[in-house]
Amino acid sequence: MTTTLSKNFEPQLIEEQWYQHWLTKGYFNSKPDDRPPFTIVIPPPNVTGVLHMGHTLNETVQDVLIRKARMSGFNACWVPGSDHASIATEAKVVQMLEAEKGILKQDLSREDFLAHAFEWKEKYGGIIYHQIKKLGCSVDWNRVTFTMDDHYYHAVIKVFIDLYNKGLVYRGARMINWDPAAKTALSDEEVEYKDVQGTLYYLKYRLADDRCSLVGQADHDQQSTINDQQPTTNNQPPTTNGHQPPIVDSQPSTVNYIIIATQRPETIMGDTAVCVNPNDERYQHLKGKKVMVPLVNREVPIIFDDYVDPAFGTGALKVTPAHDINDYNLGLKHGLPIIDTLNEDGTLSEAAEVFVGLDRFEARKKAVEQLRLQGLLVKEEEYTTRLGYSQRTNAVVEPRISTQWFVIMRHLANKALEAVVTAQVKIHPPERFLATYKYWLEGVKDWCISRQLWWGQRIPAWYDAEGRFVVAETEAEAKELFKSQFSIHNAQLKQDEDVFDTWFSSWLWPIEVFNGINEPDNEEIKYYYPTSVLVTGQDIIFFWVARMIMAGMEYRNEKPFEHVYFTGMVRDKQGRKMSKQLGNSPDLLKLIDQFGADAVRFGILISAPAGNDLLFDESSCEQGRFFNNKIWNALKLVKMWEARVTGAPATNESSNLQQSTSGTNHFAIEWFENRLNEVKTQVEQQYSGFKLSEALKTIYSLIWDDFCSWYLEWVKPGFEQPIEKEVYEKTVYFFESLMQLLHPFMPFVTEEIYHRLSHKEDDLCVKQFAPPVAVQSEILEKAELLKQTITAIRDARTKNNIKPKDAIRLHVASAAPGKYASIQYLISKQANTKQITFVTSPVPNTITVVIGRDKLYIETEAIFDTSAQKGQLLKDLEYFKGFLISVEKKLSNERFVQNAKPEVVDVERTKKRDAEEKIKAIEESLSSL
RNA sequence: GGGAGUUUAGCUCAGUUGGUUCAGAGCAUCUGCCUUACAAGCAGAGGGUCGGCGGUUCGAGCCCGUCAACUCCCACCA
Repeated sequence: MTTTLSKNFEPQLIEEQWYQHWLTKGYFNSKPDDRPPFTIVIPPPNVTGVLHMGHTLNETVQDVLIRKARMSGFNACWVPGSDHASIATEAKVVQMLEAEKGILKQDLSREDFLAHAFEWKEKYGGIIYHQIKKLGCSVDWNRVTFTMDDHYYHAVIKVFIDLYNKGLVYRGARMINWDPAAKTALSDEEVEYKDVQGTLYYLKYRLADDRCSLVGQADHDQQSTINDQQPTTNNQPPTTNGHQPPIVDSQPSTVNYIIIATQRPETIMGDTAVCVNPNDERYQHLKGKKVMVPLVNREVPIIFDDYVDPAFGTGALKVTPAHDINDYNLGLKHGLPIIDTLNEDGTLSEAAEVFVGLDRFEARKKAVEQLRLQGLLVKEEEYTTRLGYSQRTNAVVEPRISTQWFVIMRHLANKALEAVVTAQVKIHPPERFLATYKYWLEGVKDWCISRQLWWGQRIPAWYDAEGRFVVAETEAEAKELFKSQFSIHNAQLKQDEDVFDTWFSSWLWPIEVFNGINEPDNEEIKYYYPTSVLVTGQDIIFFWVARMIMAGMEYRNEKPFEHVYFTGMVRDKQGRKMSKQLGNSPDLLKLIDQFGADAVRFGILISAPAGNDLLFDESSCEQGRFFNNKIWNALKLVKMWEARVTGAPATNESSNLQQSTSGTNHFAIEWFENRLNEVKTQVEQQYSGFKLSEALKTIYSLIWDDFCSWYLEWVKPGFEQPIEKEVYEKTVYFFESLMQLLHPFMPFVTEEIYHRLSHKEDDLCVKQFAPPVAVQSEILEKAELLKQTITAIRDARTKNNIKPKDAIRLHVASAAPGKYASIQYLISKQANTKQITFVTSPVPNTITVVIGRDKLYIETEAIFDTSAQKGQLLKDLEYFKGFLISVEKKLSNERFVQNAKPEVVDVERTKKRDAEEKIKAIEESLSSL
């Protein structure tokens, strides 16, 4: 290959080409075979989404792991796919239909809507896959799975029916989280709580006249109660007309009212009681009394319950069982009626009697206004509260009583808990997440899985006109069940309109991508399951990770993955969450265009400490690009030598360097070989601890500092001088090894350089790592010394402005061979001298520690001119007594551990001649290097 | 209210059982250099009481106590 190399590395020219090459060769495709599997299932991104930096980090981490495994002899299988993301996608499609085609969802039939949704999915679903390719991810494209694929759809239905038959699923009216924007129920996990500034309104509720209470009683009979367990939308007949005359408190001095505090005056129409603490002295006289609900002038009882905190507000609480979980519970306890005053979309319902049709927040304003007019608003107070927001639509969530499907979690949670506690599933990093994981599972509540949407797996429940239902996959089966269960023949059945929560399909992901639900004994699931590692963000630990473990334990009786590796959240430079609104989330494709995929991978990984949030800045991608270029330039250097190689070819591959190789080069090669092996071992450890960013740093430094700055400089021949063949071949070999080490992180540039270094039949992508070689540490130490010497010479030259041709004599204080070298280093450092001393300085300041049978001797070669110097040295030695004890501990010499304190026996004055002899010896040993 | 985490150079972070390598790395800054692979580079420099205080120890960035600041998760106080 004699083409001239471009000045700088140009990733755009090669990335596409290599990715195609790898695909053509089928390197990423996996089938069960004799090798051990290494499996990763991608956390499926939303089908119509785009990859943000969080995905980029996750996919890069996964690709590094999978490529490493592929190069280490595993049958690496990375399954790609996407999630139908029920609520998010449906919201997008609804929005698109309205904006682009002027179609409203309610004007469409279910089938037509789904047709539009699939069309949308076809149109935008490919973007993500394109991005994954651009990033260089080595996924098996034959295995793309979508959570609404036929087999997947079927699996979800099958699991639901199975859970139902096991009694782990039920249908019932409960208080759930309602998203008024999407008009669907949500699970607890889909609600995000935020602190917001609200207002606490203090309102007067007038006491009802005793004589009126009978009237109130009559009203109650018309209202449903909680015990009916029915959805209660719009079934309250209006009791009184909505127009109220203003009530003037004519006797402020006498207590004919009770003041309650509320943040939600618009819900008072749903009040069915006022509650106070039974021990609250202030309200003892109210036992058995009733109050009038303002605005609607309805009579409700005063109830007494410990739940109320007398210290909060006025110690009196209005009870609105339909719109607050606490009130709901109170209502249950006291048998209160429920008046649901809200519609699905968050407007006020007929049951509210007033403000009907107004949005809840508008109604609040109106209510406050009215109450103020009527003199019932006592005061307003700023108040910080937590409001629940829908994760997907960001609408304020309404607690609402509604009939939904639920999964009973306790049984599943126990198994999932055990899987992690017994470390069948290993979490990285563990400390942080183990506690939250356990806590959540221990307190987990039933999971609301039905959604009032169309995009998703439709719930296979079938109802007859009487409201009886069965659970079955097909209508025919359902009819059979009606026959057997209710003895009804040819029932007219209607299928449930709702679909499942997205996570009710995602939780099967590691199983169903291998078709393991439908065919539990197929070859693939048996081979690939459990998967090796799951890489995901810590934000979906409950949504997804915990539930996958549940499903895995329930349906395979086996954990779904060996390891879970949690990546942190990607934030911008200022530490803000990446978001569209802020516009601080970079476009992945633009980044890749700008820096190249390798550089982007480098950039995101280098700044990603395990499990911690990372602050992403484009400058780290730039650093990656510089790195690419550095490697490219090293390639240019080595290619320049190619034509100048001299000497006979090596007799065989494994032969060591021939005699002809000069001493320095020989040493450099020996050193780098050891350094390479050292780093390989180190990186291996970092991989197993999932410390990828550290591993990358290690390799980065090996390439830049050790290879480019030291090794290449050492073996570099003079300008246009020949290079020894052995040196050249070794250099190419090192370069290739480095590319192999780096390949999982930066696949494109490494593959390119691998092929440019010499003609290859194979590809780096699948080149297997050689088994590790033991490191000869003494060579590394020797090299350190040499490097220090060279640095010292360089320093001396710079500082003293000495030209290269001028001779300079140096003395390097000898590090005594073996284990005491470092002790010497420390002591000399503390004594405020440098290890490297010029001959011109009077004496070498080295101290030797000799460990005798049961004593420590400390020797020095220093010659003292004054007693002050000696005193200083003695002081230093004293300082190190304790230190020496621990050295002994490290050498596991128990004698000294027990006897604790060694003594400085003597500090001898050595002969100057001896010192000079030592210097000579050192200089000789150096020149022989 | 409960729990967890973080705090080391201007920024982002390493720092294994306390003791060699303990005050580090990479960016950023500054100063020299277009030296023959590389200015997307090279050679240097400055910069930190390791959040505060106290304790244990011969010795603390590391262990203990305490305080402070920040972050996250969980929880039904209107």
